Amino acid sequence: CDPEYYGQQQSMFIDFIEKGLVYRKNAVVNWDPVDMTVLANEQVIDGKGWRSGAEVERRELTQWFFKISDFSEELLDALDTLDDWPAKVKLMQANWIGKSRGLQFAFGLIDGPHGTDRIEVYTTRPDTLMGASFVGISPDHPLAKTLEREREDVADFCAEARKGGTTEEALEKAEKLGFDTGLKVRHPFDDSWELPVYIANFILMDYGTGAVFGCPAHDERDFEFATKYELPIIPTFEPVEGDYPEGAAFVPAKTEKVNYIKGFAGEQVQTGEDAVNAAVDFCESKGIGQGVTKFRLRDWGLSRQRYWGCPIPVVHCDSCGVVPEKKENLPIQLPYDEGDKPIDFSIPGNPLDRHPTWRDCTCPKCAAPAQRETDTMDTFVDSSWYYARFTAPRAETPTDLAEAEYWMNVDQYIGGIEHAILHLLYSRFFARAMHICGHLPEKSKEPFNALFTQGMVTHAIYQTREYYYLEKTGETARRGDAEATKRIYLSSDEIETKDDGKAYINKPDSQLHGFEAAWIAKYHYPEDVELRDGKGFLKDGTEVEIIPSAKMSKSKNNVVDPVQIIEQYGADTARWFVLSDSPPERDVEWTASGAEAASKHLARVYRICSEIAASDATDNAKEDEALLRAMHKAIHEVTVGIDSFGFNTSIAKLYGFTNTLAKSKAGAAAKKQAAKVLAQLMSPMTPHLAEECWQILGGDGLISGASWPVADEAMMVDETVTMPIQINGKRRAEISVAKDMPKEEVEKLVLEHEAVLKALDGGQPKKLIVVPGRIVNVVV
RNA sequence: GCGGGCGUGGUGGAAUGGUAGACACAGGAGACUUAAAAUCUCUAGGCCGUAUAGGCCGUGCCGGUUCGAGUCCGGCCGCCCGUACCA
Repeated sequence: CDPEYYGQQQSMFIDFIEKGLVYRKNAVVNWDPVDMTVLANEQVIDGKGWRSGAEVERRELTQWFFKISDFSEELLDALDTLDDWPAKVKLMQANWIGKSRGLQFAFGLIDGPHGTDRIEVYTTRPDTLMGASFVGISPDHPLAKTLEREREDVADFCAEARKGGTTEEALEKAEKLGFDTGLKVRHPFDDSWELPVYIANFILMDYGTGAVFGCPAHDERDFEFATKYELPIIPTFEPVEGDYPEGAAFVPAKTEKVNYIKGFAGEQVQTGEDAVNAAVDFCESKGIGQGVTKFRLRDWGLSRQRYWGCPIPVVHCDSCGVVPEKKENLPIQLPYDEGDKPIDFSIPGNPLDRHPTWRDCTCPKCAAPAQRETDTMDTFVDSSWYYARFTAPRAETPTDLAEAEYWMNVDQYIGGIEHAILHLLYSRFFARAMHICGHLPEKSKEPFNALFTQGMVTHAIYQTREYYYLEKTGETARRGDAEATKRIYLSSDEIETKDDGKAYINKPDSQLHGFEAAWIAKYHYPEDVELRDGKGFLKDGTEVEIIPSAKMSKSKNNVVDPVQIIEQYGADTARWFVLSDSPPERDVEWTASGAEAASKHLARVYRICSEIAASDATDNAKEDEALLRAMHKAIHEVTVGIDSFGFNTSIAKLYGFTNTLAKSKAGAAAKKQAAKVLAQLMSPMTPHLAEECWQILGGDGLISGASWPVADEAMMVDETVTMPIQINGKRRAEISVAKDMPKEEVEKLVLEHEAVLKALDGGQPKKLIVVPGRIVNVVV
């Protein structure tokens, strides 16, 4: 909430308005009637969305949106330039942007209300048009809304369909509900072919045209729907080989060739891809529709009805409408507690909305009394450009172009995989938008040159439950009642947990009897929980539920800090231990066991270095060479590990090299050289210990200033190699040979080997595979 | 539901299609010590076996490709992340 940062963000927001990068529109949101807030992450129970014990509702609000969809194509294409990004992240983003080619066309509507004579649909499978069996429209489709106003049965259905969440997950998992409007459309290929029009809860108004045609034979969801409502299932193609699947939709990959039994364009046998293209061409030539490219990516809704966020710097004026604030009036700051008027978060709703004075202002255009926008920005906005602000944190403008030109781009960005889509896509959009407004150079349109996705650190969650129900507002009160806004907390003795795992209110004389009780979790800090026999207890003896492994989250109170290790063993041990434990891209369950052993190892390194520093052992040519060979191998392996974020394997190699050094009988000079290299290789992980060792070993200056050791290729090549001998793919013996021994000689040696002779039993091998320097496989 | 990922000993994990379990943790045995701490040495996937002889099994499950599969392909199961308002 730094006013300076928010001021610059607000200034950019005004730039964005000017460039058409942000706009206002109505949007359907999830409304939590208890907290009176918009929330998407509701719990899904019985296919409906629930939050705070109340069923969420859909509401339409006017909200601000960033025009990220204008950049769909560019954001998709530019993924190919991100060579140092993980392939999985690029794939996830590409799927999220969701480019599709399809056909947009209209079905003629028979006797539509108020002269509506067509329903525009979009399909990615126009090749299955001959398998159409119904037309489905979204409950938010204009036609549905028209019918809703006039017909009670439609209104009831739409109200039911709009219950539950608006999240993708909730919509997809919800039971597929349909309502036959009684209206009919004509098939574009055949005027006498009529199809029913359904309103269906799984069709999104936001994607395509909000209307689809259903082809149950080749779509799982349509199949389910058609089966439920007894609609025809008409196959349009079948497998080239094998049988048509029974009791299911036939949905082969688009790249697979199938036999079209109701084809109308292209070959009889062709891939789905070719058929789609042929169908689009055919329909265009007949004037039935147009081939169009669509994207799944939706505009980014940034409005939040919360206090903690960057205020959206616009003013609502009765005569001028929505007017951006003047830049000289920025930053628009949040109101703070004033004596007896604290900001009250205990009341549901947005504190800015009910603040007595904060909204009052004058119109920047006509100076008449006006009101501030009370929505604040999504905090994703804050995190979408901080890296750019870091290049000039005190600049009077959002960035200083010369500084940005010098410092950008981010060479190596590190973040959790959970940010693979939203944060990283928003940032990529934001950098482009900033470039358009002159705040970033051209080269920074892709702000992160390389990306590494860390795993998450997980830790058990300790929770107890608090139960509550909603206050009754009448005899028929039920959960989710719009007027029920106050919680009644119930103690655990009023609650009965039944076999179904749910809790019920146990009040025999109450009208609440038998109602399912909702509970909310109360989370406890790990330091407040004592573990005994795998169970957790609070100080007062209350047992807590343990959720074994979950992403660390401030709101779940399961964030732990390595501070205890640092206090007990020091920062070097903490770093060494954490890095050695597991590869950074993998999730890890946080545990401190093993920190003590790490500390002992570091003490051992110090001891070894001290002994070597004090040693005057004479040279021993053979031992010296062996040690130096091990040293060069260690340099190579540790360096490769560090360069590829494989710190755990680098540390494993360092353990091995330390053991070699400790056991070596080499002379003092060679050992000192090896020990100094050991210190250098350890210095990224244990900088303090490394400096100390470097100093006692007589290193020049600081180790951090010394140049990184370089492995000598010649010293890494062994004269002899051990090759395993496999017989039929199973290891049976091994031979030691000179590294450059010709294949023929190896074969000869292998065939003379005792184990091979035994396996051959006087016969000849069927096959003999020699991979030089690696392995031999004898097939008998 | 959809998109992406992961699954290897008691544990964390290692392994360009080429000796599965490197390196550690926890464990077991031993040395030093009056004792303890510290340190050092040895041991260890499972099963059969007196064996540091030999053999069989083994990387979630089923199948395939290959001389050879933890790794590649197909189908399942389980877990994790995301699913647009947690950020």
